[in-house]
Amino acid sequence: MARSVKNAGDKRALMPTELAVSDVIGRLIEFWGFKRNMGRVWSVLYLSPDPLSADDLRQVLQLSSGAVSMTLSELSRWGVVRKVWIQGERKDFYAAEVQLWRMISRVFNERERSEIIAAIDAFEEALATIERTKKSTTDPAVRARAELQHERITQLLKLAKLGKGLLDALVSTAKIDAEPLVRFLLGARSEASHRS
Amino acid sequence: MARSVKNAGDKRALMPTELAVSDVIGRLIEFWGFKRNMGRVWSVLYLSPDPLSADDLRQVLQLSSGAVSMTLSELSRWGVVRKVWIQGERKDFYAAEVQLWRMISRVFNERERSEIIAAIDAFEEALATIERTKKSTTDPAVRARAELQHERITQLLKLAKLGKGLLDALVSTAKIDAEPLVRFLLGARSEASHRS
DNA sequence: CCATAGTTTCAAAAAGATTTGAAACTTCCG
DNA sequence: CGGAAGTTTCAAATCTTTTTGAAACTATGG
Repeated sequence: MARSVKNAGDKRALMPTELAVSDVIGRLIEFWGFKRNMGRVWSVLYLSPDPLSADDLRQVLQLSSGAVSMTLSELSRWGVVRKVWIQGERKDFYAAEVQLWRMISRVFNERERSEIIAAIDAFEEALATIERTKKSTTDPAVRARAELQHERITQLLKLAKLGKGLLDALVSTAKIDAEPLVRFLLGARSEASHRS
Repeated sequence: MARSVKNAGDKRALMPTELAVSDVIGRLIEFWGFKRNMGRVWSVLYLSPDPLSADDLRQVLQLSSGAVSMTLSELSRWGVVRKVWIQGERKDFYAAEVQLWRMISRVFNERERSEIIAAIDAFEEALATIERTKKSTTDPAVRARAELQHERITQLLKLAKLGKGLLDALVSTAKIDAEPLVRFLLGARSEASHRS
């Protein structure tokens, strides 16, 4: 065998299971706002017993080298894939983050959070503007409209804050243990259906 | 005044606040997988003291009539906008659903849910396939790989089920009262940070 | 029934996102 | 150094989604 020890696997095609899983995850991730290929690449790495090179991924997923490179660097930026050095190999190898919960909470924290904070700011800003209008107008129609909008935007703000609370809870729970959250949620559900 | 009583407002431009809010919501909604215009249209209706016609929306948001019609019918399908009959008017008028929580839980229930169920099915299917492989192979390398993948997919499945539990909880809580959930979440957060 | 106001549809255009492939760059080794 | 192996970049091509606008359709009042 002239082949390097490291290159143990060398299969160039996915098993049907891997294909199915990477497709489902690709779709999920896309739905969820990332590129489909990010999901596919991550899945393949996640299901691989050992790290893969960019070229392995290219072959297995039929992507161009450019796409692989971009996808991997994006995945790295999100911290869901790591570079791995394999001794004696010249290429870079990549492995998936396998701590699913940690991974997700990181993404939540960086992405959803900044969106929601922007929204909260905008709503608060809008409320302030409306209050100024209420004070400075003499026209009762304008005032009435301002009142209604104030009320409605307040609702939006409450909702946004609830969302933020939810994210905070998920993220900080992730650092400890997901179990209590799960138990509560399942509890809440059955309690609700009993009451109805 | 030759103008109809109904047409009380007749302003054709948005106030800066409305503009800001509809833009923020447009972005949020887009990020969240809908069309930006759905968010913008909904926001304008939500902040309007009385129902608006398709044409009002067209002018105020600078959209083509086709776009307004499509957006409104899409919003209706999601149940976040209602048609309102105004007596003596020929046009249709539209109003936003103002029960935010109900609205969101409906969307969650229809959209996220079906995605997650598809994923759960796929994972279960994949596990079954892998089990068959484990039983029928004699090759120890194949078996080892199957074992690893079984383990990993099991993790994915657990996560997906957790997600589903979360959705179920949100949806059923929405039918009753969001408060307990909120309180728990805020509680969970501070507990977590104390423990750390 | 006709004429009119309003709404919906849908093919084509525009905008936007993703992917490609080849060139530029980097690193490592003889 | 010189060059082979590998990686990154980026403008152009492709593919998707969204928007437009005009024509078809519907409902209403005269």
